[in-house]
Amino acid sequence: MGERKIRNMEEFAEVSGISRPTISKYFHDPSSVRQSTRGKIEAALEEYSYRPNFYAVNQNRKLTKTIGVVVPNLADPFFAEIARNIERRCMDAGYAPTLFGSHGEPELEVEILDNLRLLKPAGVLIAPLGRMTDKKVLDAFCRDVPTVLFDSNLEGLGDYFVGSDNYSFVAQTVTYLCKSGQPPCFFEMKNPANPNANKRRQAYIDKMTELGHEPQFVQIEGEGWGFEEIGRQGGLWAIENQILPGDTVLCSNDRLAIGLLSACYEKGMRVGSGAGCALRVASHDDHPYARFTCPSLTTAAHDYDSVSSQSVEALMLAIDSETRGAARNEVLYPAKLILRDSA
Amino acid sequence: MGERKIRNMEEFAEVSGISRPTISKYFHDPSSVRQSTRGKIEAALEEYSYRPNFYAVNQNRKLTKTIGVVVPNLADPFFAEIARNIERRCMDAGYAPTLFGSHGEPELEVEILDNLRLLKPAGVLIAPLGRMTDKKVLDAFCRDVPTVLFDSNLEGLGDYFVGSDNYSFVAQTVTYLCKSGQPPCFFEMKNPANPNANKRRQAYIDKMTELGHEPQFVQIEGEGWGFEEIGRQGGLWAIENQILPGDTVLCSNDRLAIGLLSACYEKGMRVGSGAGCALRVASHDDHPYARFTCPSLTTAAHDYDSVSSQSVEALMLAIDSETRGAARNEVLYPAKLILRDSA
DNA sequence: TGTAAAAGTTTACGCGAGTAAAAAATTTAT
DNA sequence: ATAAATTTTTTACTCGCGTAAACTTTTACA
Repeated sequence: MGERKIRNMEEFAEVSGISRPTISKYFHDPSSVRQSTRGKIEAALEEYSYRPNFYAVNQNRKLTKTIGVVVPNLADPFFAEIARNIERRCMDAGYAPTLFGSHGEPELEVEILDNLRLLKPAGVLIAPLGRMTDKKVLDAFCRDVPTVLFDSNLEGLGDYFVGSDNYSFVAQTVTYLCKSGQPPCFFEMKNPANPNANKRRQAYIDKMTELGHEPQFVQIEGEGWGFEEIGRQGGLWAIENQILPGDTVLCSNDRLAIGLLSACYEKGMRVGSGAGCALRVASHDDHPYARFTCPSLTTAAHDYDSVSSQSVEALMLAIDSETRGAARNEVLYPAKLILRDSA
Repeated sequence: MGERKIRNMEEFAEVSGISRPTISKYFHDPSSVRQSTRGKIEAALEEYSYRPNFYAVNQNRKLTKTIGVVVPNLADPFFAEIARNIERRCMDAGYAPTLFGSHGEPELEVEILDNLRLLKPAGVLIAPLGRMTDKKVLDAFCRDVPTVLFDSNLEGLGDYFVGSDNYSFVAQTVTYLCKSGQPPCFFEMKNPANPNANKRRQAYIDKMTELGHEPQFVQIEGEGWGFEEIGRQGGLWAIENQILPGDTVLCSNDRLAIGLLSACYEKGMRVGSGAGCALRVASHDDHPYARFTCPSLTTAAHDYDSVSSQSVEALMLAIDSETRGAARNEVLYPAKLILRDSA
């Protein structure tokens, strides 16, 4: 059995005794052919193990079952994690996800979109680079292809935005920190590439004001995506120059916090809320490594599950909808405060 | 200018005033057409911005410029980092890399190889899952496509293996630890999925014996790719039950060490080589986060640059070679000991 | 200026499929 | 059993491009 190697649908049609158009129909939707026919095809399928050429199919079908997934940085475990989650959900929904990472480079992001067009995807899920994103290109893309933005909200682009409610993130951490000790200063990059960072800054100001405290910032230098190193250098600088205004620091995101914690350790500053601790540190994102920092990091967690499932569901709606572009929907998920040892 | 939208090579041939076969030739190799012709094409190119359909090209060309890159786990910063490095080098060599991650799942790895065949890649760089890899499938693939294995060495598979010399890794860390203090015990998973782990264990035994010490193991439970959590649980267990034989621990890899360090911190065990430290910890890989652990991790670093550049170069050789399959070459790079604060 | 070599054009077919229309076969209903 | 409805087969065209063969034009060199 299975002697002959099947090279294309034509050959498979021969060995299964069914005509090629019917085979084609079967692969499009197995239930669209008669039971007896389906039986024959599936019998032959077991014997010869043929699969239609994915790329040839895409070339001709008007609507494919491909879904593009684009994230700004695959080396960031946060995105790797959420991308994997989304991939799985797409597969469960009967689609074939293809993953791309733009490595923090705007030109690459544009090229990915170009290539994605060729795949004629049913839809695309993209977490844009943010400030660096070529908005004109992305906008043009979104007009042509059903697109859901996640993580980074670029105003007006895409059919949906699904992400986390930055206000909820910051409100929870700030409230907790203020209740349990000194109000926090805000530790962040001077020129963040990600729009979430700006929203978190504003949320911090609002919440602090609301609680009757004066917002205070520690803004550190640094460009690019090496947030841990930036946080570490900024932390060393802040400690050496005694910039930190109080004993409590709220980092804009966990990767900066990871760097800050390593700086604290190196400088012999004990972090935590217990006796003998010099500093409390909290942050946002619940990065996969946040539980392994020393001390483990108190942070506001994304609702990974909801964001990924809702992103995919929103994309399905965008795909099915005929009236694309009518209105743009935003779905925001609140954070869940994760209390660990750092604050 | 650029009013009309170019849909295919036919249309671009019209607007540029050159025949389609010549256009095709141009995109295959711009220097293969006459200067004056090239000028016309490139003039039209600026005005209309056309690019051949990547997938349609692959369907027809016998030898494409595509290179497949497959890693076991994109969520692991180590692989994300090396994959990015390799991608860049491929692009510099004039190829178009496509990245896949098998998420630690053997079935997915097989599917990736299937899909990769359809792309008719000039060659493939793969870091296999290891023990879980379907070797028959991979072997069959390697026969059909020039393939370089990296990171995990599966004996006999592929045209080349480029990786790190596990013996060098372990020899350096063991030697250093023995010279500077107590000989280390070896902290590892009981059933590692990665072949490097087994080689490191053997190298540990050999080196310890050579130095006149008795090898001692701390083997922890755990399955899958969540090494940090496995290391953490194993660490807690070892500390609580006082399993650790001495004051020095050598971890099989950095991700386990990250978990172990977090366990030590939680248990109040001070790690480092200075006074007042209860434990020394060292490891292997120089994971991107190793410098941010508390304390920063002493480890044996891969020669990332050499491994990635040599992998790509080896692939170029395999692609150019007509006598594939004749002999299999292995290239191993020694480690570089990185002394930090943990030991 | 003549002529051979080099480059470009035409024509035609192939890749691995989707899909539409008409004809033929099978199933179901009466 | 016959008509009607459903499926399948045949045939033919499409997608976006590679490529080979035969032919025509341009370039290069004597």
